[in-house]
Amino acid sequence: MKLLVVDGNSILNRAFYGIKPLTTKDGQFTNAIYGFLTMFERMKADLQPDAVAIAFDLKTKTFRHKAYDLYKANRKGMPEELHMQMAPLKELLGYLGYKLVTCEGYEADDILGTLSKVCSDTGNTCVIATGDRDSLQLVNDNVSVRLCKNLNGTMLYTPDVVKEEYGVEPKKLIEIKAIQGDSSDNIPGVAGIGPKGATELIQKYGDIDYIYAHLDELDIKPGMRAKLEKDKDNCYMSRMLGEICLTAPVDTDLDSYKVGEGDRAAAARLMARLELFSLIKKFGLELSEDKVVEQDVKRTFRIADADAETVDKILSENKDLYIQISFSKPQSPAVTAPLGEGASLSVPETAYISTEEILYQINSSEEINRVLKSGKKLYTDNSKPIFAYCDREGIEVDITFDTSLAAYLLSPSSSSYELERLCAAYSIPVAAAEDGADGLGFIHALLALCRRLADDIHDIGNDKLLYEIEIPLARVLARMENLGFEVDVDAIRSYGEQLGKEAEELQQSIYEDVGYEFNINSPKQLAKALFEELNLPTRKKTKSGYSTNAEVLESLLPLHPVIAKILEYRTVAKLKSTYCDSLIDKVASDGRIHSSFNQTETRTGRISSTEPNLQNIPVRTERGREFRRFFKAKDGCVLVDADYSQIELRVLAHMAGDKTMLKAFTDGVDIHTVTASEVFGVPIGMVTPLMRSRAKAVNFGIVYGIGAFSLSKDIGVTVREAQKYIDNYLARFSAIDSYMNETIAKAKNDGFVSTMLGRRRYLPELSASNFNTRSFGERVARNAPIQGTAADIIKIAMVRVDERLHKEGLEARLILQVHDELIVEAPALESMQVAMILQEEMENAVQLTVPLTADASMGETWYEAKG
DNA sequence: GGCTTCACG
DNA sequence: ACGTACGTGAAGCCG
Repeated sequence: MKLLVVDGNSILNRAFYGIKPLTTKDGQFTNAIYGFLTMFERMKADLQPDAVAIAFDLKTKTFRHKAYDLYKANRKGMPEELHMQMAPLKELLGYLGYKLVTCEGYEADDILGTLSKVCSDTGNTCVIATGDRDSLQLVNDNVSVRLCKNLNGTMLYTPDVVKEEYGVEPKKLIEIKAIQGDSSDNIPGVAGIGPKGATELIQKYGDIDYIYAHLDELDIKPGMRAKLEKDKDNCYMSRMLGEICLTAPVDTDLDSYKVGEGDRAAAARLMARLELFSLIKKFGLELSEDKVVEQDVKRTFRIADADAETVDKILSENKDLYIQISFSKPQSPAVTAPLGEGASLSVPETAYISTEEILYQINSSEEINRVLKSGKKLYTDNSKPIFAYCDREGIEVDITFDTSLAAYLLSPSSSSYELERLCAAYSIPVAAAEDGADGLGFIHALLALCRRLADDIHDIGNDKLLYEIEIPLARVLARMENLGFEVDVDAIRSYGEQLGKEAEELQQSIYEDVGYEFNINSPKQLAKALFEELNLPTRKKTKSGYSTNAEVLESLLPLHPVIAKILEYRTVAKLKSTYCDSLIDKVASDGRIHSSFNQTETRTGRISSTEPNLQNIPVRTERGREFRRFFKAKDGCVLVDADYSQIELRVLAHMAGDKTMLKAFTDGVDIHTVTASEVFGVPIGMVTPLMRSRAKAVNFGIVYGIGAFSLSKDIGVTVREAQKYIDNYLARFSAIDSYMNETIAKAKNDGFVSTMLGRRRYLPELSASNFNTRSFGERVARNAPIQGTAADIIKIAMVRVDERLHKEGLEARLILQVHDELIVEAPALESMQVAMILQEEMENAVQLTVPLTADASMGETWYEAKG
């Protein structure tokens, strides 16, 4: 029989330090768990053991170990990020059927030793998996050690391998260590004798007993003899400390270590909660299906095809409907093939309606439409595609609950809000279909999931956010996606050609300057050209070489004429590839770009835009800004664009209640000028443009969680100077200072921060032992409530603007949001009314102690419409 | 698929 | 003493 004995703590350590930080979106660290299981699975597949024992240290130690503790007192304790992974890993290993071995008063090493001894005494084979060379002393003909260096590298130690590497038999390693010591374990050994000397002594004389018994007679140099004499006590103690115990009181019945059944469903659920989805596959596990956890819930449900008659019956009952609809491929117009040319927009293929007992399946689109039109309250897992479809079909639908939006509010840092994963994460029992059909259990669980999420949402005070903001907003976003933004493709194309020519010329000129041709787009090749060929000084390092980013290049500007060309080339190439070529690809046959607006992506509550991202169309440079000329209103329409003025600083003034800041906004004075006046101690009239621009950077810094270093870099002053600005700022705006401190203190206590409307962001980083991680948590604690509140506010405005446009019978429609900016496409005749509506709804979305101001302007194109 | 760079608020 | 601002998405390179 072959027994695999794993040194749990040691492998976990290797995994933790060998793999870069990996966390769930909530901030639960998982890299050590991931690494452990990956290494373990690989080893198991390799060795095919008959039984497995996984040994862990316990915290408590006996007297012998107290002495030991004394000597490893300066070893750093386990960091919190690692410690928090212990419990879930152990739980997981239990679910996978493995036996964990711990032993009061003994370390994992001793367990390895004992079990390996049992194996060799009984003629069985033992393989020890560890990251620690200490165990090599245990190697014999029956016992080998698989030493793990990192995720991929292991090395097998048999007696021959040990002998070859150390020059002695495995057992003698204890003697060598007694003399040599081990600084990492704080085993003193004999001072002044290192590995080479120790090995020689043991090779010659066998063990320290012999050496000390015959110290005077042996042929040892006087210096070494003196050292040995002096540290005799240490040497014997070191041997005691270094010798692994072989008699720990653990279960020695090898059969008891055979891998058990475990609870594979629980393992899969826990892995899902840890977002280690790749491991679920690696271990051959499956999520959901037939994984009933509680005894008293129904284990099975019936699946029924619903015909027209059944649908009648369903609709006639006075019940809410729990519904999931799968749509044909294109879920939004963004990525569809040409509109109206055969390939059409997505249509519902199958709808599932779940009750306590039965999961009805509807395949006819007429019947699905009837359900959607019924006006019944619908509970669903993803409302946006339903809203989008109904918007296109002119169906008025009432969606009451959306599990993805609820789960997002409950935990905005998660990576996925798919129904299947939510059921796993919230431990919703997933029953099996009576007829054995696969894959529908989690749809049937929708009902239970909705109830659970609704309760949780209520408990954290997020009812208003969910029912009055996020769910209504999903409909608004769906409409925006359907509508899209008209663009002038030909104009983009010809601008692209022009940029292409410019890039070409710059490229040739750069080749001439450098002296050879290379790929300028490759940072690696560019670094070689600049720092090796042209011998320009390097400034900053990245993980994979020297940085060539814009900041670095700008600093090199005076040193070589090619630098300006490279910067120019970068700009031109970026504009062409990101904003010409890819944008053209995304134009649908209606001549419009239909971006996707994601509502569950950001950790702060903002929405994001993809395929293409319309929230980062250039504006800061003139050449980039030109792109906005290609975004235009359709014939007979104009674009009405409104943006908030300083929304984040106003939110901050309101939340912190800072008198100086509140007054500035109430008086309508320029905030950066006021800040400059306070920070630099000059009257408003004496503020220079330079002072104002520095003050502006300070204001940004405050919102982001300021640091003097970054501020100094940003505005080009010394760190000392920057620190002075910050100090002045916090002294002059003292309410901001105390607000920030209170926010962090509260966050450390609660584990989360909240926006004005109660949107949460959890911050496990705040309890990290790593300074950088913790500092990051603190900066986020300062920023998230501000950025998030601003996001809440514009979301409210969007829902209300959309509502009013419809209610007032206007044709005008919202087509884009860019965080503090809304764009409406409106018939020219409606433009004034729309501008009024935008301004009103944006300014009155919430009531703050400062006025919220929004400025609207209009034009044919986005370029002209943006004030 | 990770890294670097750069576009936006 | 640490490393150096918040939130995104996309393109291109490279192992």
